[in-house]
Amino acid sequence: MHMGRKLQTNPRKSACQERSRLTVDAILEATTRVLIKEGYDRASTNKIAAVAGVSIGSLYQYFPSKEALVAAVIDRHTQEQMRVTRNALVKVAASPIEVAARELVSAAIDAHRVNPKLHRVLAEQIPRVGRLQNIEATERDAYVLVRGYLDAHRDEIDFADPDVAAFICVTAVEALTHAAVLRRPDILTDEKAEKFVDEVTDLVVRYLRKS
Amino acid sequence: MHMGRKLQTNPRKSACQERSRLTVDAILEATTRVLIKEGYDRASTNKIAAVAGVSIGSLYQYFPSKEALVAAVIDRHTQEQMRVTRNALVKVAASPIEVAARELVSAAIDAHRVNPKLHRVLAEQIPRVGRLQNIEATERDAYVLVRGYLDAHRDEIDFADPDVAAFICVTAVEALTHAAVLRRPDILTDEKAEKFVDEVTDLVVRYLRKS
DNA sequence: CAAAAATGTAAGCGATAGCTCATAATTGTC
DNA sequence: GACAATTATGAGCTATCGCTTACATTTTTG
Repeated sequence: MHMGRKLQTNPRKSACQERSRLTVDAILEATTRVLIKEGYDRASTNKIAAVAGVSIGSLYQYFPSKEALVAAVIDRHTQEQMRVTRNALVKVAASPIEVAARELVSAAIDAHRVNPKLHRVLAEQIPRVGRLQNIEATERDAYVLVRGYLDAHRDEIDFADPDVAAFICVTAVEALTHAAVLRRPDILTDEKAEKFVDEVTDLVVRYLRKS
Repeated sequence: MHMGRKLQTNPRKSACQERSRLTVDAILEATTRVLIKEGYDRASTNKIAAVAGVSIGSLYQYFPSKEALVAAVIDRHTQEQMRVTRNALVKVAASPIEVAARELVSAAIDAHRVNPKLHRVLAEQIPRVGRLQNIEATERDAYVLVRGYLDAHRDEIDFADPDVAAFICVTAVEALTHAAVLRRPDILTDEKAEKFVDEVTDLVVRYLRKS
């Protein structure tokens, strides 16, 4: 029975016995592993079920489509990432920008270090169609939080459009940490990482600070 | 299961008669159009051939695989983009950073405005093809050029590691222009665009300049 | 324990994708 | 005009994919 070509990303049924919770966990675990190893295109639902040690039917009992399955993995990952960022922002809500920026840049790097291989696949390979736009949503969340901080610290800041300023800071820091973690690990070795944090912090602070 | 798929992205044969050059052009044209309209997954080689008004066999005479076909489109596009950037850099080679930065930020925006819809598809959906190589290579080219500029203007610059500085500038400007063009067109309206260029220029100049 | 509900299984369907190949049409050479 | 390259054609092969469905097993309920 097909209900049109509707994009259905909600779980088909929720696991209410312990047994099925284990099944769902195994499926998500396997999806993550297969995505990392094979990439999105080659990660077939049959293969994922096999890796999970579960029949293909069970997979489709909990996830109505491949997209829904991947969306669940994305959700898991982005929530973990957002947790890191949000914590950092709360922690520095009252700190001056010099301190806050440094802390947030560190947090951004940490956030990107939560399963970086998965992060790479999600960021680079997942088609941005349908419900799979959650990754951009995370960035938007971060953007709102940062804008709140900037509004609260207006007096320390060389006042431009706070909207544009928040956009610039979030986009720049996100891109820099992303690129550093995924493409320039040489910049983030133990002895160099701090230097990198210094530089990115400097970028943001000099841009924002009255001078 | 056999997964011995070879990554072959070189043209199968080169067009040496005028007739076949037209065919190749039509195929590339059609690929671009179909990619924009349908995205990578739904852009089937059969459909592309049909749109090009060419048989599927002809397509495979010049491109050994779908990946090779898309790679050719990527090449075309990135070359066009690099041309814009390189021109700008040559133009400001002798200018102080205030002037140079502004020009380069403008150039970056222009480069992203070369067929932005295609750029979006390539940036968002294509990384699974050819492993990002071509697009990352472009960024690496830009990075080398900028590093050359920074080396030549060492005396104007608050000296940090020039390698890291170039990485930060290129990554930040690329990400900001990319995000602005694709996700915040409201920031680039005729009356606001200049303000955005000012801001990004400021970001870079304040970061680099002795102060 | 028996009936009902929840969970699990896997063969296989329908669709479509990328791609091949035998063949035909066109062009270049003499 | 004859003959060989070159270029173009498209029916159809093979493979795989996402997903359904008919059925088996386990757990809960009463």
